[in-house]
Amino acid sequence: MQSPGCLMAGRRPSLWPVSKTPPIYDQRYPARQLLDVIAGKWTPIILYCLSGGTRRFSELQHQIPDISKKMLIQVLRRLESDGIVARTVYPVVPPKTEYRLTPLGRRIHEPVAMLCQWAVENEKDLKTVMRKRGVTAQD
Amino acid sequence: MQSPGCLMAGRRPSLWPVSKTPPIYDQRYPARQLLDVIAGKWTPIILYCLSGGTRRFSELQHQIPDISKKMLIQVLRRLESDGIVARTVYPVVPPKTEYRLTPLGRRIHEPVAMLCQWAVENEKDLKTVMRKRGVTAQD
DNA sequence: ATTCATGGTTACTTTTAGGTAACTACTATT
DNA sequence: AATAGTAGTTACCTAAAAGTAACCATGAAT
Repeated sequence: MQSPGCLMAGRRPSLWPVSKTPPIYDQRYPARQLLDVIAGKWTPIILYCLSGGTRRFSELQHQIPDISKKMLIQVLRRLESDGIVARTVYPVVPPKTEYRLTPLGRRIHEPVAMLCQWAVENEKDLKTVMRKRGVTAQD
Repeated sequence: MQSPGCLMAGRRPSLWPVSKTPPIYDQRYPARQLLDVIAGKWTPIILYCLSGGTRRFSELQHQIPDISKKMLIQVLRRLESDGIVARTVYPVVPPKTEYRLTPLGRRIHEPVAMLCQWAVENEKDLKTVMRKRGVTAQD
């Protein structure tokens, strides 16, 4: 997989890396855009949880115990404004809010799932890298 | 693709998200490890360039014109210490240094290539997201 | 004598991501 | 009367990532 189209926008598939003045590296590169959307510390795990179906705020909090309220809501709000997550508020008391993936969200979850699958299948390679970084995966 | 094994280490494939005390979100999740390695702003494009073969420092600089020397060398050094990139210095003057992917680096490039492929095939979905973010991909 | 290209290094600043803790409002339960 | 659970908000702080600009040594070409 080596075609120049991979990292760059489809508009100039033959200009780079061949061109003498390659296009500027910016947010037009699809792979960069994708990573900008999914690469946050909590984003993949939240997408993963929601890929299992609709979840209440507190359910997500319990499934991801290390996340703070602030980060959970911050990521959810960003995903919502990205059109990836839909939020439904039930006007009851105590409050009840549900989050679920939109159709677009389900598409965005695809590459996350691919990444997960590759990562599990190639855990040894990842462990090699982590070991070189001094991340001891004891326990 | 919904098995709990995807985001978490293979050791506890059935404990989460079923368990009442799910494992702590940390660097043991393979997908997280993978993203920690490939998700930097410049890392994917550098891996992509090197996937095309051995490159001199200046070649990389010209292929990625927006990157600063500092960032290029910083990422290359990190990839080198991760065992993903190999560096060969020729003791000539002017200096000549070559960078290439190691076998491990070629493996790590696989998911990057997958991401790239998905991103190009689903550019419309990505554009939808970027538009909602106000990133106008004019030109 | 000066400039260019090579492959860097260094110090400093800005920007972004992420984390902590306290606070809100409402109701039910003890 | 105090506490817990719900879904948040707010102000503040730290750490990491990224960017800027100047500097270095060398030798060849001008």
